[in-house]
Amino acid sequence: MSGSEVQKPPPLAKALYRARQGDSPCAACDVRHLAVCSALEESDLNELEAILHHTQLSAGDTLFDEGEPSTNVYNLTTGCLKLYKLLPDGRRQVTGFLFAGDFVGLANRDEYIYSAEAVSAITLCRFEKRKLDQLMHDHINFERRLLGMARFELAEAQDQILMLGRKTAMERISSFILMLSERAKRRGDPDNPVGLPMSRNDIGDYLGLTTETVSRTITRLRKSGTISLDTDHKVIINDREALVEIAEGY
Amino acid sequence: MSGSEVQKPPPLAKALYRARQGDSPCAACDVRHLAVCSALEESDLNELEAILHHTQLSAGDTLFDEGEPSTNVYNLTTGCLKLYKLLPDGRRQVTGFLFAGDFVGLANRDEYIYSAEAVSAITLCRFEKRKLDQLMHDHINFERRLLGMARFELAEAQDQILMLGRKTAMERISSFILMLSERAKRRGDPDNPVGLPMSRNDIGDYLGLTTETVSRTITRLRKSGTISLDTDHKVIINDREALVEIAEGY
DNA sequence: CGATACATTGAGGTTTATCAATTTGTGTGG
DNA sequence: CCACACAAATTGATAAACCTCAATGTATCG
Repeated sequence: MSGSEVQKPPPLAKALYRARQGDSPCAACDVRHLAVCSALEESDLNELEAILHHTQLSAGDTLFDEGEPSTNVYNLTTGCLKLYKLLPDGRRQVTGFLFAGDFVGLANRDEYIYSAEAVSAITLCRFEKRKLDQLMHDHINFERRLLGMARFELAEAQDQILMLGRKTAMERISSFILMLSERAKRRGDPDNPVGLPMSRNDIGDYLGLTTETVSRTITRLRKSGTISLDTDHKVIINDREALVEIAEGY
Repeated sequence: MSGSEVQKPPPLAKALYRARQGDSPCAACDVRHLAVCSALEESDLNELEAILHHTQLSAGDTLFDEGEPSTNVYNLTTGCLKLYKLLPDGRRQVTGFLFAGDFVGLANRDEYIYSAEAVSAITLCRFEKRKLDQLMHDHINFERRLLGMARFELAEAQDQILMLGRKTAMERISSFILMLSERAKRRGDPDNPVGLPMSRNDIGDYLGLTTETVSRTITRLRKSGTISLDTDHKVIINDREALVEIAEGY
């Protein structure tokens, strides 16, 4: 369907860019155009910075657990974070994977309604909800931006529901690879060798399948030539058209 | 878990209430406290009324189809509406059932991302999106209300995703009955003999099951005494505790 | 380089889907 | 109000997709 690869600026350019920006870390943020922060004018960024704390976690670390009071919201700036819910007997449903630029907390009420765990090493901006609410109050664009994000996520949720309710294992895996590819592109990462930072088990818990079914299905896609594996966590899409057809149920 | 039954005002009281309200239909609207309209002051209601059109549909009528330009949004005031998406081979996923007070269109982009069809006879308030956006611009509370609704729906979508990804047929049916009961209560309808206006087929397409599995599962719940059927479309919950335990996966 | 977690592959079982028949419910016209 | 026709729901028998349990292979990280 596409094929053009938008590359992230290489480290050197990035450093120069940052250096040029003066003393506001937010102004130099790589993902500002993707994040909630894009709703604010350059001149209002200091207000945001005043209430923001940078945080980092290693792969496997827990950010918060379902049921905890949701005092903070976050904006992911690097890495991959997974959100999940558990049933009492241990069955797990991963409800989403988040990447750079994604906002964590829109769906949460007074308590977190899911747990969040780092898939890879991650960095995030943490905001106290209380303070952010206050700031939001004075910046209508910020609220508009959040409404826009919520509506977007709602539309994505519909697709996930269709997938879980009616798609076969083959269709789910194909949809998943394409989704990751499209999201990578959207945030300026390469969209063809597409990274799958999460484990097969995590993929299964996201797609409502077992690890084994995920593995077998990827093998089938590989043997058919539609995709190749560079490593277990890097997929080469050989025939995007075919993948789209499978994903959409033709 | 609960049991108290909040009854709708009977028709006579309703008529008197309406008569008392003067010349603003919105001010007398039964579901105003549930709908988006609750975001507006009494004094601003005329603005809303100026851009609103009342509509009604019979059971089975289509409100809009996936892919159409989404020029309107709606607020459902009576009856039940279903939203669904189709795969090319005809597999269908019902992504939601809407009742009085529910808003249609939050998730939609420039084109409707799902089709909408009346389950029962329905009445709705139609708004031209363009005009509503304009009005919204002047009424920050309206936007806040929409953001609140979107966040609420996002949280509900998480539960639906958990259900479709990880719950058994038995757990899905139990969750579904409880959800309908809770929503009925929330809008002031009886929460115990709980109405199921939709067909078994629709339920199946919502829960990612077939008609037959829905039917068999309801039969099992009936034979175990947990529920009874008044008619096919009215369920009596005999043991709510048990139903909750099943629904939550114990 | 070895230990450990992760991924793949295989054999067999379970749940739910599919196909088919029957019963029940609903709405319409006589 | 009843009889009929049609749609919806139920029930049964069989099949398929995916899960479970188990073994083997392969990255990854001290």
